[in-house]
Amino acid sequence: MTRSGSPPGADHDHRLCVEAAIADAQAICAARGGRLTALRRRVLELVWASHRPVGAYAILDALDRRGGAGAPPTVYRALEFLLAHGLIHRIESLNAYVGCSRPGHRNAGQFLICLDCGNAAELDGGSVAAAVVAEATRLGFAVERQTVEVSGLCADCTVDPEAADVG
Amino acid sequence: MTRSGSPPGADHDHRLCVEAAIADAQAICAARGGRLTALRRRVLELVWASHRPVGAYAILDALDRRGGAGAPPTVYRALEFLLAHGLIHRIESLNAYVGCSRPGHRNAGQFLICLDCGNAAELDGGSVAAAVVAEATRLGFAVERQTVEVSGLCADCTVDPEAADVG
DNA sequence: GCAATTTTGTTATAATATAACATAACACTC
DNA sequence: GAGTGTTATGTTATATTATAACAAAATTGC
Repeated sequence: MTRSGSPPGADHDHRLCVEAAIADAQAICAARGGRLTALRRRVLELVWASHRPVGAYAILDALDRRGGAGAPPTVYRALEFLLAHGLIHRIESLNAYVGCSRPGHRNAGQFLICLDCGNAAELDGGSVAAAVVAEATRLGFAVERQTVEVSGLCADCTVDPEAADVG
Repeated sequence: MTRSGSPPGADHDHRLCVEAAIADAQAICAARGGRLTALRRRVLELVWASHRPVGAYAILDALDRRGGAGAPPTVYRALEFLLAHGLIHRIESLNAYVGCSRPGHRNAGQFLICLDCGNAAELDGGSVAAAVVAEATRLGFAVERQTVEVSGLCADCTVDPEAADVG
């Protein structure tokens, strides 16, 4: 995921993604009085280890290997904090978590999830959200939250299904 | 849920919903060579017991009370069959299942889920799906499947939050 | 009726998530 | 900088959702 919100792409320097995510997180926490503790930061880094949504127990295992803490609540609480501050998203259809590519931009949480490489790209265009609100409003429904998860094949994997296992 | 695909409404005769769902299921299974066994039919009826998405284990409990079968795979297999034939949908954000209001119409599975009464109304308008495809295509993404789950307050619950516990 | 296929039963277990309470770290005041 | 309230983390146990693997039974088609 480049910072622009476009799909990850097979060739980007992923360290920049992680660095930017951490910097954003620090800024947002500082602004809002949240505490980005060492644990929360490590969990955020692990979520950002790739553009593929990652399960809570995979994070837990990774923490363990890095000498981290030991039990599910540790991870779930950190995830809860990161979700609450808009630093990550939960992918409902996968029971997994992915870094928010534009924290602080109040995006609706719409994702294109590639069935081949597993990467999840976050949409930031408003047209889908607008269509949802329009349709809902027509039926007298007041939208609170949208979950839009689209699976299919990303551009990289359509062109060349092998070029995709990007960090 | 009236058969038109509009939201349930607080006052409809829900028996008609169930009867229609069973009739549709019989027709679809007959046409496609699927076997709507007694078990599958009972599970379908239990999913249709209301317009609220229902969990697999709630169905299992209800089956037990009605002298039905005993273990999770029983229910999950029936749900799998019903999903495969488009007779029910899975609501990812709730890990629950709801009857398909228009089986056979290849709708994309878009839902308005009321946070107050819990009812899930299925959208059949194409505007949201079209917006999703347009946005995805712009990014070179080939859409396979959409999950659109919108939570908020339905018309009934916006007007009168008490009038809503409909079957 | 018999063989092939499909469905259901049964047991065990995997994967995801939270409750409840104890301890530790931090932050604020005096 | 000791005391105190608050927030965060550790720990144990358990709830919830889902599937694997194999056995038995029912159904279908001949």
